[in-house]
Amino acid sequence: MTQISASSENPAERRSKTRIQKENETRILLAALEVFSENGFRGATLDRIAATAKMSKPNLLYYFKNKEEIHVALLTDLLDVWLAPLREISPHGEPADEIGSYIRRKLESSRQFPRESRLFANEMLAGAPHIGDFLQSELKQLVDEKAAIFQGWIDEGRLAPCDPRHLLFAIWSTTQHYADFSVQVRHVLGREHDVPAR
Amino acid sequence: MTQISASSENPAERRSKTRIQKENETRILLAALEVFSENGFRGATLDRIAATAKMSKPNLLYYFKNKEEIHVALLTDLLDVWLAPLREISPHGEPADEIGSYIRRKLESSRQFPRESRLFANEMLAGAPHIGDFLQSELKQLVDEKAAIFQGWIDEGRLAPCDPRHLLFAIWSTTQHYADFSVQVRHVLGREHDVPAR
DNA sequence: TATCATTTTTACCGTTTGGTCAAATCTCTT
DNA sequence: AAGAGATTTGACCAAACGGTAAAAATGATA
Repeated sequence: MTQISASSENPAERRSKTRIQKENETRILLAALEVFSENGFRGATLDRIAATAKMSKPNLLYYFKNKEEIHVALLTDLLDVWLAPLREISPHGEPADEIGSYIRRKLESSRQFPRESRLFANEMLAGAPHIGDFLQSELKQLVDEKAAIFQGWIDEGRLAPCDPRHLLFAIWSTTQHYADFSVQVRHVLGREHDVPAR
Repeated sequence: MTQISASSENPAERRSKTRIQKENETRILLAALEVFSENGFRGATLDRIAATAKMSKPNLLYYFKNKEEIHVALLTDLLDVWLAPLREISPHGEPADEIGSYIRRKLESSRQFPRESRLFANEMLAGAPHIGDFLQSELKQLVDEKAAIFQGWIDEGRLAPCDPRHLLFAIWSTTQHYADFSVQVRHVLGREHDVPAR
């Protein structure tokens, strides 16, 4: 009797992934990131994702059971990356250092993952239909925690009084702006003010 | 001989608009703003716009010849509103006053027109296919002009040294954030930190 | 190299989408 | 109240869409 390698379901649910499976899943997710980040969930089509991944549509649907599953997979991957810089803020450092390096981490993250940033922005604009729960629970909790750190610093007179939450909003918006509105940034700056690639 | 009232073309091209025409066009644009701002151009459908406007689809297409024409009409209306606050910055005022009241105007504009802000954001995320030219010409020119004012103040020692263009980016992003990411803001703040409506 | 599981393709299907057309209805003016 | 023009509707169309089924091709393994 041969060993049953899976529950005969979706390949994603098989015990261990084959080489081809791993390759194709990353190819699909990369293509999907490209398409979803530009047009949002509703504006993206499986045909375009498949074409971008250089794969037939049925083949694509062999790896992900539908459009939503691809989108959720992308968002799930994204959220960890997205919050990593914030998680690192420590109550034990110097306020200026902690906040300064947080801003630098966040900016670097936007520079490195502009499509992920746009994917997130698209989800926000659409009203966060897929990650509303995450925002209300996990993100809120993390923000509450870090806001308390900021407030502690303010109470100790080590940080200028401000609303910690709105400070975070300001950091998020300015850093993400360069990814989300990169077209505008490029057009407005023009050739003269090009930022050299690093 | 009866007077020819138009070139028998699109009703929009008739010499003067009827009462019904004016009413329906605004109804359509309002509905389209709702739908486009949430889902972007590709994600929006004429059926949803028509339904939101409580109008049949063929009726809607009697007033606008296709989906793109509605979108362009919205963007055109938007751009004037969008730039108005920036245009008002004067080289003759005090730097702190000028910049301070500019920020206040921009913030008020985002508060008053959140859907317009999201419409614009969606167009940016999609790569500005419909207003790329505008960004490169009109907006760039306006920014160049105002950046020169800021630079003048810096040279006179009346404004802390900074890159004027990136200062504008920071103002744009922080003010628009509250409209574009309002879901996130609401969820993160939660009931406890609700901003009272004014 | 034969076998079996995995992967890919071909041919579809029902629905949604952007858009057209001609007929029917309504509105305004005379 | 009639006529002309403006508006609305219903019936329709081709293409795009998300997704399925089954056969064909490929890959791994013994």
